[in-house]
Amino acid sequence: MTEPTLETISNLAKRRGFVFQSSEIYGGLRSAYDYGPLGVELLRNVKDQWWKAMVQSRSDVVGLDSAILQARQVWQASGHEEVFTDPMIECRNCNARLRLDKLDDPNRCPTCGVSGQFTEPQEFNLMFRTHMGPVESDDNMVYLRPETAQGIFINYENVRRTNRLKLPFGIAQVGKSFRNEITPGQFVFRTREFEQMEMEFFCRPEDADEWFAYWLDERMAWYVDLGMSEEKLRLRHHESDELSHYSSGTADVEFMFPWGWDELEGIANRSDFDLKQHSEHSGEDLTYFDQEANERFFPYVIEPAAGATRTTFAFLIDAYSEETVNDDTRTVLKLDPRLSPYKAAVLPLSKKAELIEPTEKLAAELRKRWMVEVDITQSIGRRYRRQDEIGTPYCVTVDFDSLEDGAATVRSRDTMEQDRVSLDQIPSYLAERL
RNA sequence: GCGGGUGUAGCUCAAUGGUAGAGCUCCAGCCUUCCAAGCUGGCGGUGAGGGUUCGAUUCCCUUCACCCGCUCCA
Repeated sequence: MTEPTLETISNLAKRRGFVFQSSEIYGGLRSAYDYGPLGVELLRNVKDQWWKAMVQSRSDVVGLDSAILQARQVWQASGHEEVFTDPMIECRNCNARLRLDKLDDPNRCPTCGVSGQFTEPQEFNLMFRTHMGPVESDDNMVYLRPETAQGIFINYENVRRTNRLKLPFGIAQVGKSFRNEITPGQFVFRTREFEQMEMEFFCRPEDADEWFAYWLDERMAWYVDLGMSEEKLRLRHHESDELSHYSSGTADVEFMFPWGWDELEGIANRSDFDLKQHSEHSGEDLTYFDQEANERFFPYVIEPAAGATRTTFAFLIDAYSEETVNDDTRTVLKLDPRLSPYKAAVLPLSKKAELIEPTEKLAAELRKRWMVEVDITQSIGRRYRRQDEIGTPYCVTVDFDSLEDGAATVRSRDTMEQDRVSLDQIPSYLAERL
């Protein structure tokens, strides 16, 4: 099949209630999106799967949820206050947007070669600012966090001590971050408010390279396990000249988006940069004491940092497919059932009251375990297609025979095949397959 | 932010300086209805603000948003 365009996906997302433009009734707010009933389920499922894989199913990683608002010193220590501020200029001749500090000749445009056409430099700090308390002054200015990672570093010692953790161990966190991007875009891919899934894995410095390689494999496997096409995934290692200020090695997990390869997740070796910085700035000793070796040192940190919102978007794109059956095109979201917003839909063949009652009864039973939708409007074929389009893996159809034989038809999204299953067996039938 | 493109119903698309239409979707009704069937009816729109005009969706200005590029990186 042909790959879906960005427009195809954003149309589906909007039409079916996955994602809406923020503040739409007021004309929209740039770069902000709201997740509708289906989108919020999909996003949650992605985050839940990450949390399960990274925290709950492991003995060496614990979770954390730190505040979005943090002391300004955190961002001074981390380098964000300084490094996230870039002097930007523009060439009036060719409209190239450039970083002044990266130019060889501060007067000549490297894009078009024309000199003396630069605008005045403007400072861009990518962190959002607000004020704590009733008075707006420089004293109470705070930033909205531009990454969740620092919340982990500043709690490193708290978490380690209270949970008696020994190296190597990780601390994971899922949450919102904010960056005042100069250019947001590509639908929900780059937004100024976004959600991250980050884990900081602390280890002995000499083991860092090994753990870095381990987490690259581990993270790639996570996407594949959840059904993402391997040919649309790749790992790209950064050259030394494009490393972040904190990183001594970074690789990106990239996905083939409609506009090309782009990043889903960055896996970085942050070395001991962050703990050292916070030790210096806070005066707290954040070194690790190894009882056996009787030595004290700063752990190294391997960080798999994924974008929750863009990963969700990638799963949506990857799942999208169109199949032509009998001259009719069927749109199917082939999501892994673990990610599907609804696990099943219960559909009465007709709107007649005699069918509604057993339908609702069955749906209530299934809702004890899964997200289940009941749809009673329009023909059964149309309803199957609706569920296909939102990725519901199974539809259960209650018909007039059900009243006699106590069974219903279970129809599979991917194969369109049907099984007749007795009503009391349906939960276990679905459980086996979901 | 700058340059280019775009903006008519939920979606796809018509039309016009003089009452804005259609198809699909959606909703209600009929139909023992298993892969977008049919019939009847219904909801619903010129992104927002201002100007020119007797009259603006159409012309002009401003603004908002989206897409592409510069930039950035979860």
